[in-house]
Parts: sequence; structure tokens; C-alpha cells
Amino acid sequence: MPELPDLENFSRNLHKNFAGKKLVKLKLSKAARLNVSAVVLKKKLVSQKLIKVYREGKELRFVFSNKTIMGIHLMLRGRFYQFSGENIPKHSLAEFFFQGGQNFALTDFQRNARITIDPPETSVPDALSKVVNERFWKEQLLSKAAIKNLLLDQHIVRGIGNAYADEILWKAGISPFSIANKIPSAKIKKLSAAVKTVLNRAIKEIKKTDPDIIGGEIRSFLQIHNSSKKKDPSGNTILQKSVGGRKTYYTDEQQLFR
DNA sequence: TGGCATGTTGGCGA
DNA sequence: CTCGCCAACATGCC
Repeated sequence: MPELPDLENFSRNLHKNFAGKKLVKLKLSKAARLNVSAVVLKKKLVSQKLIKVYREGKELRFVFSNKTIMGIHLMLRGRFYQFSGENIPKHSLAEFFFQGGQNFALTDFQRNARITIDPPETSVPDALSKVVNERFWKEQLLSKAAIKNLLLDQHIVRGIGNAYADEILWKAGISPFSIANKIPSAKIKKLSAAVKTVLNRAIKEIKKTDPDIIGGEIRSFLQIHNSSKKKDPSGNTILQKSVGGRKTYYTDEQQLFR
């Protein structure tokens, strides 16, 4: 559920709360999805100091003092919880115990969250990376796919999810059903700017609403992808359509290019 | 109460 | 090959 702006706040807060502390104990549920064995994972991390937490796409990265990087992808339902002592939250997949007694757990009732040791390098840029600019989008939008599907494609750009794809396309004034290679140059420029402004604004809004957030999601400020709203800020009726099993919110003001 | 919401993967068919 | 769509994962929330 959480998307890039939520995850960005989680990473900053986990960094603030845990960076510099030594991991003294790690408990793993049998259900946890790992790319190495539980034994290897513990051997790599336990007794190391956590140096840094940051976000890459929809994944959080935890850097330890021996240079091991642990990636955590929350998938649909993963959540972080802080806890003290042994008050382990429900559906926990992994519990990270730190020196000083402040701990966090990764939970997921759906058991789909993933832990990856030393995640492979990728050339696919993060949505907020500098290289994701107007020229980048002009190079990428050459296919016949619907623009929304391209924004969601993590092989093109990492970090954009269902809700923010709708917000970005609304901000750019482009219909989500537009064919990518039919979008004119001036609109691609708008799209490129909208990616940054929508995501950066959301990071700030979430921080303002809950400065210490490490789990859950805040969506009340979304302009379009918001089932409690009937009209966009200009008074246009918000329309809904199911696309690929997920709901798309848009207005008729968004130009359709086909 | 029960339908909806979310990301990713892999498979199918046009 | 390209693209869209579906199922599966399993439960909390309004």
C-alpha cells in the first residue's frame, strides 16, 4: 500500500531512530521471504551497526557497518512497527533488536514482503532521480502502451504506484488512457515536471501530518485518487474506471491522445 | 456485513 | 515481440 512518498518518510524516520545503533538480535519467521537462508542473513547482520537507511524505488535499504545492504520491499501489506522489549506485533516476519532496547519489526499478514541481502544493481532510475527529466521521458514514451501502465512499470522508472500515477497524470492534464507515443512534446514536459512536484509535495504533506510515521499511509491530501472526493479542485467531476484490476481516477479535462 | 484495496510475477491470448 | 488482462497472495477496514 505505501508508495514512494510514504516510503521516503519511513526511511528518514527509521534512519533517525536507528542509525548508529548496533543490531544485537534478529528473529526471523519461517514465513519470511528471503533471498538467502535465515542463518546467512543473521550471520551477516547481527552485531553490525546500522549506518544508514534510505529509499530506492519502492524498497527501503539498510546499510550495515560491514557494508551489507538489506533491502526490504513491503509489497501490498508490509508494515514497520517500532516496539520495545518483547512486545512483538502481530504477523511479524522479522524483528530487529537494537542496543538500547528500541526495536522494529517487519509485519505482513499476507506474507509477501521481501527481504533481500545485497540487492542487485539496476540501471532503472528512481522517479526522483535527476536523470528522470524531460529528455528521459521523451526517450521512454515511444511505445504504444497506455501512459498509466508505463508510469507503473518498474522496469522504466522505479517508485510510482497506482495512486500517484493518477495524481501525476491529473496534474499534467493527460488522460491515463493516452497512448504513450501520441503524447505531444509540450505535454511530456508537463508530465516530467508533474512527477517531481506531485511526489515531493506528497513527501511534505505526509511529514506534516505525521512527522514520525514509519507505517501505514496518508492519502487524505490526494486530489484525484481519493474515493471521498467527487470533484477535482477546479470543480470537474472525478471519474473512476477499473484498469487491470486496479482503480483509475481521472477527469474529462485530462486530454486523451490516441 | 462483505467488497475493496494495494504490488509483483507469470501465464495466456489478441 | 508487444501489450492488456487475470489470478494469486490473505486480511483489515469502512
